[in-house]
Amino acid sequence: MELRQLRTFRVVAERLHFTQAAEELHLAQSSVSAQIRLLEEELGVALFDRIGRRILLTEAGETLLQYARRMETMDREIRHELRQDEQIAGALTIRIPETVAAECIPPVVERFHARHPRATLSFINCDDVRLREELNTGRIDLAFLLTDEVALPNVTVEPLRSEPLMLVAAPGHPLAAGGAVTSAMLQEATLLHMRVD
Amino acid sequence: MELRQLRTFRVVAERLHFTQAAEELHLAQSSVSAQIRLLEEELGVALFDRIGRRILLTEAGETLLQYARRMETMDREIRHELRQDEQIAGALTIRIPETVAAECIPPVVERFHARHPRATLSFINCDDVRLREELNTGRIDLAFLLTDEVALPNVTVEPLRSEPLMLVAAPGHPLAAGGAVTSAMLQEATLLHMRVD
DNA sequence: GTATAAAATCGTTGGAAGCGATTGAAGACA
DNA sequence: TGTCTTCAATCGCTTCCAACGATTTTATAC
Repeated sequence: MELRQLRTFRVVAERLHFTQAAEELHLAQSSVSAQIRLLEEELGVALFDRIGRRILLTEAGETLLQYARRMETMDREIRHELRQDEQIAGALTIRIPETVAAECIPPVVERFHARHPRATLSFINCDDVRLREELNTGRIDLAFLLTDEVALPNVTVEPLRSEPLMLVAAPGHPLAAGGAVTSAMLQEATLLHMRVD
Repeated sequence: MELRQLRTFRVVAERLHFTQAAEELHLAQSSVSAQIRLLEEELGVALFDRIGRRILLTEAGETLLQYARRMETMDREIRHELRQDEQIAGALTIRIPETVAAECIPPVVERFHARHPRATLSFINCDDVRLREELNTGRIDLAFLLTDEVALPNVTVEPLRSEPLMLVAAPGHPLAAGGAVTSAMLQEATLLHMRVD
């Protein structure tokens, strides 16, 4: 006895018509007959009374129909429940510079939540230098950094993309006068910039 | 997904060992692997975590195990319940001459009851001539007759066997004197005999 | 008696399920 | 560190079963 046979039996039992059942199941009528015959042989019981060219459920058929429906319901339940199990669930804690977060995070969060509704994301500003310890202890799961390069043992680092570094000054500022800006000139200026640990 | 696959999965899940499960199921280990792989592909979910050469149930696997057990239980229930359904149940009412009943019925009833415990038999003495009406109205289901022949419309009649007709007399009776007995002699005698309608 | 409808049956074929052998990977242990 | 053992995955092969189309059988309608 297999679920395939029970499904076929259920359709035949509901329609009381082999040919129509075969159409609904996209099978040949002979295949439906064969499945029912094997089922009856295995269970050692007639499931249908063949009255002329009409068929009727036997008492055993009625009993089996109840079970067949329960089996099919359970089959659907399994698939539904497993679909929840396969959903990614849990919490991710992520360090990310606020300036990057402000620009990139909202659309990413939206798509992530749409795909994994049972997972939650937490963001923390990236002002802590003890990244490796935080990653290894599990306090954070992931970090985005604005930096040249990072080499940390036991931490996987992957460059995502490059960003141009721009010098921006007020119109009246001496550095805005035009001409090349040397690193010596920058040393004397007051700079507003991201700290890179 | 078929019951065969669920049974295989259940055994693997309980033993957490493909090779041992294959032995229990009388299958080759490769067949067990194939069944589990197909099940995982169809459900779109990993059922086991392969940690080195150990296997563990995933969350989805735990869920499926519950269902697999319920399915197998239901399978057993079906077969058990159908075994009751296939038993012949009901009541048979039978007319039979008392003399025949006394000789033949006890062993027949014993065997019949052993084979069909849920069916009951009732016997009525065969002194009613309205057999056909009784059969057609369902008052009786079956009748045994001691007679030459019966021709009743809508009633199936089947000869079972022939019985010799014996003349028995007391030792001092005139008919016991010896010599041939003619029908004329019988007409004058007082006979104790079964009435044949 | 003829036509029609429906299930049963038969012979054929493609695909799936099982098998044995091999590979690959991970522990166990010297 | 290297070897051995264990176990699941994989591969190629074979067998068998399930589906199919065609035909037969049976019963009902006309």
